[in-house]
Amino acid sequence: MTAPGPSSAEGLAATFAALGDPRRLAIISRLQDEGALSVSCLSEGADVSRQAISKHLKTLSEARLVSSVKSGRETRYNLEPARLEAANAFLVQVAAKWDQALQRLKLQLE
Amino acid sequence: MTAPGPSSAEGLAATFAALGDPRRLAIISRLQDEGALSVSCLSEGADVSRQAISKHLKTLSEARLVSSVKSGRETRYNLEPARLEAANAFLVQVAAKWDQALQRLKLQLE
DNA sequence: GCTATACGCAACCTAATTGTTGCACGTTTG
DNA sequence: CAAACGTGCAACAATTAGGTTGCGTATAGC
Repeated sequence: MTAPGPSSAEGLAATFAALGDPRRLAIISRLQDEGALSVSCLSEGADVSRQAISKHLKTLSEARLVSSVKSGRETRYNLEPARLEAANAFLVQVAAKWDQALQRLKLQLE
Repeated sequence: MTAPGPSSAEGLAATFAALGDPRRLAIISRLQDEGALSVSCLSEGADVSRQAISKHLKTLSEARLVSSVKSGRETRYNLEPARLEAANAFLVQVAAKWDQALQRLKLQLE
C-alpha cells in the first residue's frame, strides 16, 4: 500500500473524509480534551459497540490523524496533528484566494 | 428537512464529508482559481460524465460549500466560504488545544 | 494456573455513495 | 419553427461505509 502524501489531492481528500463523520469528530474532541485514551474508555459513553469505535479508530489511524501505542493489554490512541495542519493549510489557502477575489471585485467597482 | 447548523457536530461532519472526495476538491480548486463556472465547463477536463460532476456539485451545494445562480440556460456555481471557515475554526481550535497540551507537558518536565 | 479484561480480525447485513445511461424541459440560435 | 445547447431528474449497477455478532489471542490479577 503506497500511502499518498498529505498534501496531494488524494491524501487531502482522505484526511477530510476521515473527519467527515460525527462519531470520529467526537473521538477527536475527546482525545483533544482528555489526552490519550483506550478503546474501551472511548466506547463507554458511546451508543454503539466497542468494535464500531475500534473501526473508527482504525480509519483515523489510517488517515494518520491518530497514533496508537500499545501498553500492556491496552492500546492508547492519541492525536497526530500533522494531517490536521495540512487540512488547515488547504482551507486557509482557499479562504485567502477568496479574499483576493473579493479585493479584485472591489477594485473593479471603484 | 432541518438543516443542521454549521458548528454542530453533524453539520461540521457533513462539511468535512463533502470535502472528502478528490473530485470535489478539484472542483473547489477550479472555482477558487477561475471564479464561477458552469457544469459543462467543469466537466470538460474531467474523466467522468457531466452528470457525475453535476451530482458532486449537488453534494457541495447541499453542504453549503457552493452556491448556484441560474443565468439563461446556464447555471453558474461559485464558492461559499462560510462553511469552509467553520471547518477551519474547528481545526484551529484542535491545533490550539494540542499546543496547550504540549505546553503543559513541557512545564511538567521542568 | 485460571479467570477476567482489552483488543483485533473475519463474516455478514444494510444503507449510502459513486458512477452510468436515458429522457424531459427550458433556452438560444439559425 | 426547428435544431442544438445546458441542465436536472429517475432508474439502475457496483462499490464502499458503518454496524453487529462471534471468535481468537495476549495481558493482568487472584
